[in-house]
Amino acid sequence: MAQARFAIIKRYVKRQISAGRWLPGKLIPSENELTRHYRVSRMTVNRALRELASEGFLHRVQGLGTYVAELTPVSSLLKIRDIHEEITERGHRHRAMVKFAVEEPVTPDIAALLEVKPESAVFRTVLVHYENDVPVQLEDRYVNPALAPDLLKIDFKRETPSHYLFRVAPLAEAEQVVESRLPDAFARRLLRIGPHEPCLIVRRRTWARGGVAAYAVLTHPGSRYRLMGRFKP
Amino acid sequence: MAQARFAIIKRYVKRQISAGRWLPGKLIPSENELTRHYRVSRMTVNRALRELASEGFLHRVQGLGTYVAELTPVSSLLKIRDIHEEITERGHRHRAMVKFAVEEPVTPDIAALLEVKPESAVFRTVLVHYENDVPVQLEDRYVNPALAPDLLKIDFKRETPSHYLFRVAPLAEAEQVVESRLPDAFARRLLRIGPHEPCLIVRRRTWARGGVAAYAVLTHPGSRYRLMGRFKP
DNA sequence: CAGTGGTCTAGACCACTGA
DNA sequence: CAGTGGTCTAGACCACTGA
Repeated sequence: MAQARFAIIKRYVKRQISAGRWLPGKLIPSENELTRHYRVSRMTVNRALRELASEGFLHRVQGLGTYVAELTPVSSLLKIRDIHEEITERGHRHRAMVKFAVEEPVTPDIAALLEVKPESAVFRTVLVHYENDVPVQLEDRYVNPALAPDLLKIDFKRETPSHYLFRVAPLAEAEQVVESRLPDAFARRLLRIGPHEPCLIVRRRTWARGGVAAYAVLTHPGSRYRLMGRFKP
Repeated sequence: MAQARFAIIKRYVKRQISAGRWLPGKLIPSENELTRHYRVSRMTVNRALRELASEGFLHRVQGLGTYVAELTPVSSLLKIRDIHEEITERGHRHRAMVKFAVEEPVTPDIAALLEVKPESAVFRTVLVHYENDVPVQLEDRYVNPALAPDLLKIDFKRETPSHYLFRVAPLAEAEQVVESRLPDAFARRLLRIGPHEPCLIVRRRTWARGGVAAYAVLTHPGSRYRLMGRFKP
């Protein structure tokens, strides 16, 4: 079997969504229309759409039709995932906007968190991550230069800081604190949200090669991001 | 439609697995056997088994047959803590206010989450937990009566529902989703917070003895609670 | 009412496995 | 070879929605 017909239809639908041609909430062609267009039986179209619905891409209502699902991203509480992977795995487009990528003198708070000397310099990167052009994460990251000396040479539009760190300083341990807060003016502007939109904030410290590699503050609009984990005690 | 036929077959297979009658690695009856036994068409059996395979319960090999999936170990990274312990461990006073503790007819959403029949009754407990007399958690919990029949006999001022469940139905697995939302009027009143105070909401399903034991929605004022985890990848 | 998705049937052809 | 699962067809009946 070269390619199953239901798989071809699934790929077509996912492509429309990830390319942004079909936006969340859009009513997509009915089973009958797709049946005619692809010259297959309705069961084949039905399987394609049913699977996409169970995978979270579509939302179906009997009597009404099939809609592109609203963004309800789910991330993992347990694993540290690269946001680029996470988004592309959902079949969506990821894009990063680099706000800063600089070397700067460390503040006392950050020096304590990174366990570096108070008079040293650290790398700081501030990026906004977009899912299908909707901002979903503001990443404010401080990196210990000793563990990733070439960080600022990276083109963050092509590789996220997190992915680069995975590569050069394999993760040994992580600690994260999750909380719910209103956004400050800076986050509001970059995430394009209102002053009363609650945000899910993850503060994460990561260890590599015996030292603290990075401290990141990740701010997500509450309506566009949630964390999920499944585990055994 | 009372119950779709493919759903009846799925439930039957899941029950064999969760009851331990079919162990991991076991070859289960073929599509043809199930077709004859349930007097349905092969497509219907196929859908049931295909969905169970995509949900991770089964493993199928063309030409050989369908097997019960091996247990995929999930590393224990996040713990589920009893809030009473958590608060007293910080040296603070814990107190619980019981708002409801009733048996009520299940809604379709909750029936699906607890995997019980749509017409059954479930236990529901709504409590507010206080840390030094400040409300820190609104707990809205639905419990499968089959797994904790005596739940409503407990005095929740002396033992939290969560602690009781640990005791009578040892936790096998858990799944949680964490998000940030504004509170509804009910939560606002019980937690004594304003309409713009973001809340950290944890939705948790727990499994015990092969079934879903409980579904809990835990709402915390963002300013009074946060989640923390430390783990290795 | 016409149109939607939800489900099911009774066949069919196929690739694959092990005997 | 007989038996397995993978896929597909061309119908069917149904519950549901909005006009």
